[in-house]
Amino acid sequence: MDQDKDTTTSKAETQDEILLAALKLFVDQGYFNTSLTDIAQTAGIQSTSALYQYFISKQTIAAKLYGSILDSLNISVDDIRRRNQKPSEQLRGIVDLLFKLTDEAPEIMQFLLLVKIKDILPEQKPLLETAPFVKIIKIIQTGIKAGEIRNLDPVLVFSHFFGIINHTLVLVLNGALDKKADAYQSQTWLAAWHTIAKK
Amino acid sequence: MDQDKDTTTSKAETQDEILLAALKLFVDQGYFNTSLTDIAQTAGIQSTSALYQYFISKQTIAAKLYGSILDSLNISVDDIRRRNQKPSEQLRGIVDLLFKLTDEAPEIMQFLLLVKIKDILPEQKPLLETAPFVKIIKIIQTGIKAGEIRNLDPVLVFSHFFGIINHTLVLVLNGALDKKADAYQSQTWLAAWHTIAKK
DNA sequence: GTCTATACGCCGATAGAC
DNA sequence: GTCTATCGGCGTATAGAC
Repeated sequence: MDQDKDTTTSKAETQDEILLAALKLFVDQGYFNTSLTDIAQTAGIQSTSALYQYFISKQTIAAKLYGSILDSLNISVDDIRRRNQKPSEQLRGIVDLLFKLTDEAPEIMQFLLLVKIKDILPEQKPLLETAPFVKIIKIIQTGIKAGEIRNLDPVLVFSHFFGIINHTLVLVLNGALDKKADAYQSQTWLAAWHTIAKK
Repeated sequence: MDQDKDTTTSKAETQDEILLAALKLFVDQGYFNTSLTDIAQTAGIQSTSALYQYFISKQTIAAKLYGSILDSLNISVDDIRRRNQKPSEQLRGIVDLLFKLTDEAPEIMQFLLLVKIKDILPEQKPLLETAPFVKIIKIIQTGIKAGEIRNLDPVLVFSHFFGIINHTLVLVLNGALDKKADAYQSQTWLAAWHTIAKK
């Protein structure tokens, strides 16, 4: 192994700092309005050259960011599925997570909901085909079979349900809704669930 | 007046061609991935220089585009309000319009729903503060007073209602839902209206 | 491993001929 | 009114000293 112990900041730590700086700037100003100079400065690095020790290009910074966010979302979804049996409970768990993230890590939600990843990384799969979202569609399909959810095209159900959830979170993130996401959670969950639940 | 009759293409017509080309490219590749050269070629103009006869900068092309789309939306909303009395009917008219636009002028809907205008034109008002959207919020407020719509924060009602509508249209525009918008309209309208209607 | 200096390309915008 | 030519600048990325 190349680096067992090290008292100073490790390579992985600086990488994380860079990713954190990039996340902040990308959601703040947009990917194309932020230069590598911006990222270096925000990450506390003097020169853009140092960045190339950690990432081979600006695009790969965005790619790594996108991957990390999807990975951690995926882990959370697995966790929620493991700890809840009924599809309704699993969806509830996911909604809880999204509202919590909106209040506690708004940049992550802004990145997920507002960044046009296709403009930045044209090669990437559409969001709906990534692991966590495939799993969410599966939850919906299970809910339909179990008779908890109305029998429509699962993607349409997804669309109605997360349409309500996401749009509300976007308005919170914009400031168009002025309280914390938490304040709207129960009403929004009820509206979203009611829209797709079989009565 | 400077130009009464003219047999060749008028200035206004070329302007429209440029705007149309820009619209197509912006929603296709993103604003920052399209150069003035791209726009000139798509508009059937040989050189970027000619563009400056019609627009003083790339930004003003985007600004004019944004303004035109909002203007025509605004006119349509006025029309719908004039021709329908009940808030529920007015909302229904707006939903009809949005679904129709998605099938017949998808670029316009992509521009409205998917382009991050703040990254391109930082000075612009947020969408919710523009004329047509202010009017839509007013419709909702009227509906609440009239007892047709549940008594919640009007912006939250807006969010739930158009969350369902817009998210569904976005999935149609992406191809994640594979039929025309028209095929989902009645189900989606019912879901959205049911979410906000007083029972 | 981080700096300075610099190469290189692309793009927006301008000047001026026709 | 549209062309050719060109400027100036920015931003990514590289080379090489320390």
